[in-house]
Amino acid sequence: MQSERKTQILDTAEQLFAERGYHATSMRDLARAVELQGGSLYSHISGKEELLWRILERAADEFHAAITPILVRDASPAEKLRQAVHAHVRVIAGNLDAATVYFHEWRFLAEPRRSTFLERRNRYEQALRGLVADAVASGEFREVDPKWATLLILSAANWLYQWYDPDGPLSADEVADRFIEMIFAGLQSQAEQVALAMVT
Amino acid sequence: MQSERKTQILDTAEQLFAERGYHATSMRDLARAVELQGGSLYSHISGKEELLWRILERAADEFHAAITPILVRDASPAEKLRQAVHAHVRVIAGNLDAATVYFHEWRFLAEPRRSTFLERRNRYEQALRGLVADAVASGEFREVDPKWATLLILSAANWLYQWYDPDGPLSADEVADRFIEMIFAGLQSQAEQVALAMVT
DNA sequence: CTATAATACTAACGAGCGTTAGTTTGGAGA
DNA sequence: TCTCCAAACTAACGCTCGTTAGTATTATAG
Repeated sequence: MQSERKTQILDTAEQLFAERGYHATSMRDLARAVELQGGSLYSHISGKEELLWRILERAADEFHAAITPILVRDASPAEKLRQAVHAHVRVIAGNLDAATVYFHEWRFLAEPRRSTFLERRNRYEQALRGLVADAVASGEFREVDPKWATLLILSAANWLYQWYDPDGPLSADEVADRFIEMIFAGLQSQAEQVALAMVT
Repeated sequence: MQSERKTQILDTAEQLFAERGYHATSMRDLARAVELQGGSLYSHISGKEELLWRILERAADEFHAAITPILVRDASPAEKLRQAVHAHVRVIAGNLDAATVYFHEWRFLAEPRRSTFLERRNRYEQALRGLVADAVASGEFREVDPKWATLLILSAANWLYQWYDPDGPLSADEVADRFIEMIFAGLQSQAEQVALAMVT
């Protein structure tokens, strides 16, 4: 179980790291934001890097939890991919600060945590690539290299954290829909496009 | 005219800022890398932020110079867009360190430089959006919102700096080709796709 | 050769950094 | 009521930060 104070510190650190970056945020900045004296933070955490690590773990957990149930779902590969990308985008848009740290600040982890993080990130991306490969194999997608197609999808999706405004007119779901629509149009096979066109 | 030493300092700073980040790079780190004493840097520059600013200006110049001649070229909107995106990707892949700083570290500029930078960046993106809008108007692209389509294109392209390896098997041009092919497939109108299919 | 100016060096400044040791506080359980 | 322990405080540690002042070195032009 995690104390309330510790959660508050973690949340605040996440916000500050996202806003100013890890190295530009001092422990005293953080302490001020949670109304503590600098030294008091160390009653709750072991050091600055633990904060970064925990934030990254939390974020990785979110991504993992979002797509795992989809992977085993009973649906066509392309449909599962669509749902997974949707979930991925929703995690980013719903946890902008966490996503910013996840994409920006992980490189300030010292070894061995840095490697651990990267391996986990890689496994996650492999899962998505598997779905893309399946969609190609099933004929729903045209003959693209799954590696490249996955990179394209993730590139477009991950950039979200740079511009998405939660207070803007579009919800995370709507943003996800638009992106998926545009990307998938380029990846779907001709036959699939005709089939979809007939439904509409 | 710029002295050789100053160029060397700028190049090295670019590399270090890209590698470790602006705040995690000290002036003494930089001095060591160019084999000077810390204080000696100040014979050439006014301060740390000037380095960041000059690096960003240089990068912005590269992007600008790459697409400007294309904008006034005599070709169809979609073709001009294709060339512009190609050029954009080539700038990123050919100046990975500069691109990394350009996308990552600009936020550490103090005002008013920060605003100046963002305005310039915005103007650049508007130019690309204009091409997208033209491509829609000409019927080459299907009826997508230029704002979103441009965001998609830039998202996919800009993510390059996170993963592209200049020593890998693919040249910048090849990478650009693959991405453009996948993205444009999703944006082109049905008629355009048929026309292209007939050529092949 | 000499004057000049650019370049680099040394040493230090005040400030802030992450972290720690030791102490005080305050509330919960015996 | 007393004990105990977590939580917060104060003060300081050693270090690094960006930057500057003052001085020495070097190359160049007259």
